[in-house]
Amino acid sequence: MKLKYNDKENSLLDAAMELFIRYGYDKTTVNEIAKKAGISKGAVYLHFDSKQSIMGNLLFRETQKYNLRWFELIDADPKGGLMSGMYKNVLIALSASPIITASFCKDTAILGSYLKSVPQQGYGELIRPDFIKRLQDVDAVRKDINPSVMAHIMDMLAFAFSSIGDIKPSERIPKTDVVINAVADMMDRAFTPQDGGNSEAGKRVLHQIADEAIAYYERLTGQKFEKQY
Amino acid sequence: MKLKYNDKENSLLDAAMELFIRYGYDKTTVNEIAKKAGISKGAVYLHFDSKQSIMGNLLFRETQKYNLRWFELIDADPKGGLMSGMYKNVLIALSASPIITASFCKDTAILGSYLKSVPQQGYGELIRPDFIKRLQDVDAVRKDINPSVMAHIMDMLAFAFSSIGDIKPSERIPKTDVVINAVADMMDRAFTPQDGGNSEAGKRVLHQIADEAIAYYERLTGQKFEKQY
DNA sequence: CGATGACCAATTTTGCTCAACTGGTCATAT
DNA sequence: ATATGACCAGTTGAGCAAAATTGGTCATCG
Repeated sequence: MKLKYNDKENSLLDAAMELFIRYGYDKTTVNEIAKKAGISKGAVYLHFDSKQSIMGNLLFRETQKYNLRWFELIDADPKGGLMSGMYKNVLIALSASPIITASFCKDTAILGSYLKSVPQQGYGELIRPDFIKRLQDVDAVRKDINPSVMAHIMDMLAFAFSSIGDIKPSERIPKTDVVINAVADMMDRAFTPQDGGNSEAGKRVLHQIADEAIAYYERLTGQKFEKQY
Repeated sequence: MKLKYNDKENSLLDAAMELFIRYGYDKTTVNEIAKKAGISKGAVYLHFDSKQSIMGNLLFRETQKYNLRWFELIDADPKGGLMSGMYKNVLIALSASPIITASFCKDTAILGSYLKSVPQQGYGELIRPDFIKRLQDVDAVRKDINPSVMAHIMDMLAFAFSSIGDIKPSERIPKTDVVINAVADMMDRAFTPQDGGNSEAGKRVLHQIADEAIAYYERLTGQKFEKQY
């Protein structure tokens, strides 16, 4: 796991992502990834230990991107510090990243045997209860709501948002942005404090947590964090 | 499809339900159903045309039961006429019926090839937009919300409520009744009119719709409706 | 009569082989 | 130092035939 991958690694991960999403992990061969990235199969193993590790690093890199995108969406959103804004942007960032969506939903068609080899990859959780707790502490979220349960409901909504297509024909599903706004609206009514909530304080909490996370990963990887898109 | 099945038919459907839920449609044989119901395979075909028709009639019967259960839960619930009460009881009735849950979620492990033979079985919809519209008309639900989108969000929540176990380990899922109450609470805050909403009027709408539905099915089947549990 | 279970055609499963492919390695080349 | 692709052992999967099972029927029974 790295905070910064070099060009060759990035093009390998790009190629892998495209193929994994299109054909799934199992139907994609290391050779195809190598070819698509314009190098030989042997060279792949100079950068990654195994096929598994390609997927692992891909998910790690894309999670970084996802978090960064989310972070910037929130910063740019006036309601970004409230639960509704946080969550709305979770859904927006999620819809922009099929691989993160697949990982969150444990989509077997895409993740295939990778799921079996790395079983406890994430817990199907997008927003952590302790994060909600900190938002409550600064009046960005109602205090009379159980953070764990709230987090769970959000996981439910995100999961359904991504997977409802499995049970409902697409012509009966409202447009993505309409659904996102309606969900955000519902959250606003249900979770924002009566006085309107302190969005700026919420953003500050997020900044703190982001800084902590960056420090943690810099210590872990021994690399300096740097924005990447 | 019948509104009232005789004893033998009911015990066949009971046996089928137990086996379908335990082993799935494909892994359950007509012979097993017959044996479990205490009759021979040949006799099954005196009551039902085919295996498909067993599942079809089972779903029809269980849908009736589900609707009746839902209806009575709502009648007994002070908030039953509001969106929150309606929906809370949808989730309660749903958790009481694995086969209805499987049908709603298009669970291939249980429905198996039945899904392919009867493709457009339901639309993954539990509450219809026009029902919400009628609730709005009598002030049981806020009027500034799009009924179609609201219905869709409810489908999402019900789907996630039933399927979240696929992506989240059970020890990280709050207790069922806690989740149900939290969802109902959220709906209350988001969808109940400011003045508290007219729950009794909501119930009256439901009664009307129930009467219409009963009349429709009595005309369709030529049978008289009768409560069955 | 309603009910049975032997029976049937059709499908599915099983056990098997063999060729192709796969992830990963490494001697070799650049 | 970096990259290649032939190579290897292990796995997958297409193909096939035999065997078993299936949903559904019907002559027969009580």
